[in-house]
Amino acid sequence: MLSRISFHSPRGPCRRVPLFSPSHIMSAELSKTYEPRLVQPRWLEYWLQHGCFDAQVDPAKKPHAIMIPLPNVTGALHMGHALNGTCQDLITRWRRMQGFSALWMPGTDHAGIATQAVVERRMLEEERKTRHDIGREALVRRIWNWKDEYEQRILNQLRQLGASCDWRRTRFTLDDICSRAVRHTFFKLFRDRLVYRGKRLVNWDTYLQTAVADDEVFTENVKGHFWTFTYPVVGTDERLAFSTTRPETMLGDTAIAVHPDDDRYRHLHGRQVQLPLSGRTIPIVCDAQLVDPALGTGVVKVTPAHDPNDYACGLRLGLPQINILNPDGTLNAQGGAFAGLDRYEARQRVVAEMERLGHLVRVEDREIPLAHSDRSKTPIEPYLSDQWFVSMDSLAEQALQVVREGRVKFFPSRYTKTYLDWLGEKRDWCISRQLWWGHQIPIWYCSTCSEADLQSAFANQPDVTWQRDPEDRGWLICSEHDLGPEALGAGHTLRRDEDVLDTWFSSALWPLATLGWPDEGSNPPLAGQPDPSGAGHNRVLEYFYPTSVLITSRDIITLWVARMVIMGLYNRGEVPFAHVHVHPKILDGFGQTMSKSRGNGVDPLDLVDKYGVDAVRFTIASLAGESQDVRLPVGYECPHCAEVIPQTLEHQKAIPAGGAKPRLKCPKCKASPQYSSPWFTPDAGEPVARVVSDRFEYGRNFCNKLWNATRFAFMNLANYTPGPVSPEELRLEDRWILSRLVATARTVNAELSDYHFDAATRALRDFTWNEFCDWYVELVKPRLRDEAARPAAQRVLVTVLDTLLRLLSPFTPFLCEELWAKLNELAPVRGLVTQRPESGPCMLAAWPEPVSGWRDLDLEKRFDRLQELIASVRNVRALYRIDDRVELALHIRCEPELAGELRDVSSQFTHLSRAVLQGVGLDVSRPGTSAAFSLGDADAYIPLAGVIDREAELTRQTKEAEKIRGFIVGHERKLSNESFVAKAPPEVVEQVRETLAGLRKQLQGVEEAIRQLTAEG
RNA sequence: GGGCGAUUAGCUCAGCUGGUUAGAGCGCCAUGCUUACACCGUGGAUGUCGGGGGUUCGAAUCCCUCAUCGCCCA
Repeated sequence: MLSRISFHSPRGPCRRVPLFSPSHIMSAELSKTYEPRLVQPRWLEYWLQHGCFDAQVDPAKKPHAIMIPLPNVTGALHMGHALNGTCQDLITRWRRMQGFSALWMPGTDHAGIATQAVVERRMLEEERKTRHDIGREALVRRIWNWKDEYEQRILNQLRQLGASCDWRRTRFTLDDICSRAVRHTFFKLFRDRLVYRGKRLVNWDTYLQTAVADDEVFTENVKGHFWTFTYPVVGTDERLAFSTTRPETMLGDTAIAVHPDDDRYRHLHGRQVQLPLSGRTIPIVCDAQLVDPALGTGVVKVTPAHDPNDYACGLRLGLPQINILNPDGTLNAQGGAFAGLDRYEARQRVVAEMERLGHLVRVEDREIPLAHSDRSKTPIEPYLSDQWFVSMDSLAEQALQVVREGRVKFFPSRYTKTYLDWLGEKRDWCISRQLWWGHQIPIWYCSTCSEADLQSAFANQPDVTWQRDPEDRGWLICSEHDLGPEALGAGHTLRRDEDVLDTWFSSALWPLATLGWPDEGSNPPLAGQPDPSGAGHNRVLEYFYPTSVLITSRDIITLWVARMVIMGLYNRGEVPFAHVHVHPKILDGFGQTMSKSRGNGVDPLDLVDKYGVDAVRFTIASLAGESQDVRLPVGYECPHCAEVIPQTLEHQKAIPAGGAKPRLKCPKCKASPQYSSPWFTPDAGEPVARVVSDRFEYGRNFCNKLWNATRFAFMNLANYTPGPVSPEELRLEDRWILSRLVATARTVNAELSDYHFDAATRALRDFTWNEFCDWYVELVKPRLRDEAARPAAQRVLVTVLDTLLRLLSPFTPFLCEELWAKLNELAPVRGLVTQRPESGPCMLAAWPEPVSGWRDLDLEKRFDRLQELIASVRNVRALYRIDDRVELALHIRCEPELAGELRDVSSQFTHLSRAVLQGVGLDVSRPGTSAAFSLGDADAYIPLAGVIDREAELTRQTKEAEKIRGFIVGHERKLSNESFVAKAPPEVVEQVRETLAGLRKQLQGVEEAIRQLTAEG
């Protein structure tokens, strides 16, 4: 197995080294437990100062790029972001060590409506002011201040988490670079007639007075009423009864609909009804889609301007649209007598009037699903208004195609369907928002000029273009640079569209804009300074685009991922990324999505403070598999007595609302501290109950374990010398740990390639804890005390540590860096195959390439048996409560070949289970009054005269025999099943036979022990 | 209404293309401060794999169905 490796030392055999230990020095250097807070700031500063995160265009390397799913500046990051960031950092650090030029691009999103809403809400709460009180300029200034604060906070959170972003390239969606991309894209779309302006029914937020997208709306059941009214049919005595939950919309009715096949109303087809409130007459129309004859009266009032279904019906039948609302939710002139009233006030008055006129049939209480704006939490009104749209037909088609062809791949693959289904609808994208914070739409209106005026003014400006308003209200002028009101001369006034673009419009350009697109002639700036190294090209864009993978959460596959693909293809003819990895979502202890708006977000820095970054990262990685959700119950740690108070929904919701900051009640020490919350900052000087969660002890314990194993190794590196190890010097445990190391490295690579962070983490933990610490370190201890055996043991130990630290570096970078630095001091030159000096930081060390010759499955199998034997001895010891200091004797009956092997490792029995191998071979017989166990190919006995409880041993053995018999019966049943033997693969059948044989032998051993125990009695 | 996912030990979760006795961490029980680690060691207990049907020699795993929960889209 080891033949492929050269073990010849260029300098001859290593000389023996005198025995002295610098362990006192080392133990003074490495504390007994890992103390992250002493380590973290130092390495973060080191990495930043040395530009370890910076990514350069390097033709000698392959590029690897990840664009951060830009966090929005509405609030600080929570654990969901931490998970997202950890995954990206893991991949980035892994690829970087593999030799890629790895770019992780950081930045934040202005999140138009969300940020404006947060600032407005805060202003209202604290100052009782609305945006209209302070005006556009003042509001925008306030929002910028908010942005500055939270952008810093967010970027700092990421930095503290060890995110290895190229911070010089940090972008913000409203900065100049991103704005340029937005302008250019809008201009192109306009020129290509892929954006258009039109009247559409939108979700209107009357509080914020803006349209909101479908995905910014949530539905909630509220208590409401279900009224039934009648309209008189013109020219008859009949009245048509219908029901509604929104009576005020009757003012905007333009038809009343029945099902074409409904015999009850067939005679009324073509007739009219008169609206009692306004006197208008409207037609009775037939619509099979809108009307379900089985529901209610089978009659539906149609209000195209205020209901999506009615709107669709109106379009089908060519009905007029009557808008009855003002933007603030009051009724406009169409409301007649009700004009100026708020819609809810109007509703009451309309009902009263209808009742007075004798048209109210009945009213029922009912739970009504009502759409609410996610931004203002107020009910949405469907509202007809002028909006800008992106025409999705051809754009979506291309974006569908690249996914169907596999040019963009989803991990896990099931999310492909989400993407394809949504995009397949090709619904036009409403991109205008009636907000003050965002990219103002680069459109100017002029209703007085002629095309000749436009031509003469803009003929030499290729970045200005114009079209006729489809509703013929003048000219629409699009420009990449700002136009003044008098750009057309004094005779005409240009008026700029006041609306801003949907946030996702700029987000869609993120992969391009961050790399400097549309500037193809120079590299994007670095840290605000021009980067002339492109020499006439944008080499950064050319090198890193398309990017490698997008790592994100499932809820924005449609909103963001699809739109990035569309824009990437449209602007550059190339997909923005090859892979999309969708990671799980972090839910709180109640199963709710962690979100900035819900207030259940846990600040990762709280947890970092308690457990350390590496522990948080490691734990998070262990949670990131292919599943959908991860539940994270948390508590608050009382700052006075450290009692953990589980988080309740009340804690999440509590806001100061201008009053006192909320407090906890500690059940143990009765203190009432303020606590960590996304809604408020605890008062200065107050002891704060930070968020804790025992799940992170998983990572903390792991870090401590690695720390201590390494610490142990360091304490035993006295007089370490580098050099090759001859095959003869490699012991069983060396070969075993090297074999396992190779297996682990392979697993980590494979799992990371599939974005299975949990599996990669598990492999590393299992190796580190259950193999390296529990077995290898224990087995190697005696050799480290033995002068002759020490050098080889040290070299293997150092090699394993070296590789392990590299493998773990992407997961627990701070810890590994610290240990790596110490390792570089103590064993600067290392390696079993070739000896190389190491000096740089661990995070830039080469990713381990496993030596495949080290893998030895047969040896691993033999080692398994050794472990099993030792475990069995320990079991006996525990069962009889035999003190660890008491030495046991071990007799093993087995074939000579195995006997030889066992003799070779006999010292390990002594060491690991304090059992001395006294006899081994075919001629071993069971000593009297002994405990016994069987491993199939070996029966082992431990004489326990004076200790053994015959009855207890008999009970144990009888139980054991029963268990084995159960398995035997199961296997026999299988083998006696003819179809199994005939149909199952031969190797499976053979496997069952072998196992059965083993079980039978084992049973024999146990039965023999029982017989003897019985005889002894 | 359509789609996706979940339901495995007290808790939080692994279990790939079906194949011996279903695992981990925490928690629990017992025990041990043996100079790497009590953020630890050693040993132990704990599951009709949501219910029901089917396919198969064989199902936690595949199919159908029901229930409960979550999310997305209408």
